[in-house]
Amino acid sequence: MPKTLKPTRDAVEVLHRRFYEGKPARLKNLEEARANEEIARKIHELRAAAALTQTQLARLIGTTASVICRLEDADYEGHSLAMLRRIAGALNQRVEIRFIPIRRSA
Amino acid sequence: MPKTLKPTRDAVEVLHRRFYEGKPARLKNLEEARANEEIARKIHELRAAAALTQTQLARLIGTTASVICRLEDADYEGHSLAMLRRIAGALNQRVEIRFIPIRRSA
DNA sequence: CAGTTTATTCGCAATATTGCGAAAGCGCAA
DNA sequence: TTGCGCTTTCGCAATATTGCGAATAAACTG
Repeated sequence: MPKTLKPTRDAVEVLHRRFYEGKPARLKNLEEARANEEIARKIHELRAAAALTQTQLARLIGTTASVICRLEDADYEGHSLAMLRRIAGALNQRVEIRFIPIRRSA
Repeated sequence: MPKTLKPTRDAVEVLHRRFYEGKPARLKNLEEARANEEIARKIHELRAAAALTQTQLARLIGTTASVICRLEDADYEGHSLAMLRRIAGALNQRVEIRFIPIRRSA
């Protein structure tokens, strides 16, 4: 195989292996854990700011208190956009999503 | 029933009916449609900026091209936080989520 | 202390999202 | 035209999230 033929695919796979194997994978897990924790905290803060109980917020979005409690659990990993929007909507907020570049340590 | 007993629950339900019935409900759908469209566009832009094909990006996050295509479809309504993070991670980005107050028209 | 409200945890059914291949459409260059 | 790469669409199985009640814990009130 000539070394200049279709380098893109190989490069992509090399990038893939670099990113998902080794340290970055572990860092990624930590980042996600922090992100989930932050979402849980934001939901709790939003609800507290609105002076609502879990049961009341649950009614607003058509679910039950146990669901709200789960969302506010820092260890919960199942946050969905749909649920965040329901909560935001009930509390007169909107969910903004942004992709922000990560600077890799040189 | 005395009119001052447990007003909170009723108030919450009134708020609920006001918000989810009538105009706001329709507005909410429009807002969601726009939001989904925006997410689809962002994913496409991010992938284009990285000069990757759908198949290449799919490999990066361990899925197939048809899945990426679905995510970039403006009419797709199933966007999940998990998937956004996978894409962001593969492209050296992080997903930021913010709740932003909506000012209701007076 | 008892009584009340709120919050948490668990299990399982219902719903939603993802995974994946196959087929077809599209654009472009030979 | 054909071939090739890229994209789009479809259907269904696999996985993930949600819904919900019940039981318990925790916090607060009288």
